[in-house]
Amino acid sequence: AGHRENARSPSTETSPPAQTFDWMKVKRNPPKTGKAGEYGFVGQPNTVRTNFTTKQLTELEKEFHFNKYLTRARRVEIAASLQLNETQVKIWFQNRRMKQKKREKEGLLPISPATPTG
Amino acid sequence: YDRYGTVDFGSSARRKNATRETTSTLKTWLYEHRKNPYPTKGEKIMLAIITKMTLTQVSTWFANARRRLKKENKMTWSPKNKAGEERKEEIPREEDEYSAEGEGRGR
DNA sequence: CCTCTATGATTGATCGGCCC
DNA sequence: AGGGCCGATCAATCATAGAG
Repeated sequence: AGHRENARSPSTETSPPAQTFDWMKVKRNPPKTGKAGEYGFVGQPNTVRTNFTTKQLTELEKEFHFNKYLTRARRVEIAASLQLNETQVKIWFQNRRMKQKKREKEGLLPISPATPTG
Repeated sequence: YDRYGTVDFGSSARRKNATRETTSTLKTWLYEHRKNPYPTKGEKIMLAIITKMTLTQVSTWFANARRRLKKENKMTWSPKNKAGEERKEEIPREEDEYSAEGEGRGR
């Protein structure tokens, strides 16, 4: 389960300082969470990770305890109330669920019972 | 620690660097799969057992390794071993075709 | 003991796949 | 056709273990 990148290019490099593989060239699109009217043009990617404030995180967590999943309406409310994008709220919940799942799993088998390896 | 909110986790959550044995195993795997250093879940589990790390730790290790390697754009760990350190880690030569094209970010 | 670097962990956000 | 979710990963950063 992963990415399957494959780029074929008959280019003629002269002196490669180091081997460069396709996976090293994978670049992601910059975040489009541009806060219009903050520091950048509307539509211009922010290129920077949003830093959620403590208040925003607190509210989001509170909401998360209430529901693990958001409805469209709720999402709109929260986004407006916290001055966030609907997408940001959605993604936050997405990540939150994954985080919880990970925590549960980690808290179940951090202790290696034994190594049945010969 | 809860994100950058002042560390006050007087508990057993402190990060512990991996041992040489551990890093050796992971580095070997990474180098041997340098063409596609993305272990499957099963492989991660295997590595986790071998290195006695958790699955998450293995994933994190690979993510960090790939990222830091990519940043340097190199696939060789200089023998940072201290003077008089074991110098095994024989790099398996395999001068196949390494892709090194110009670019192409049509976007 | 303190300074600086290597490295593990965290997290907002992206990518591809799947479902409805 | 489109939107949301999952799982994996990226990318930037934090915080600390360790080297000197």
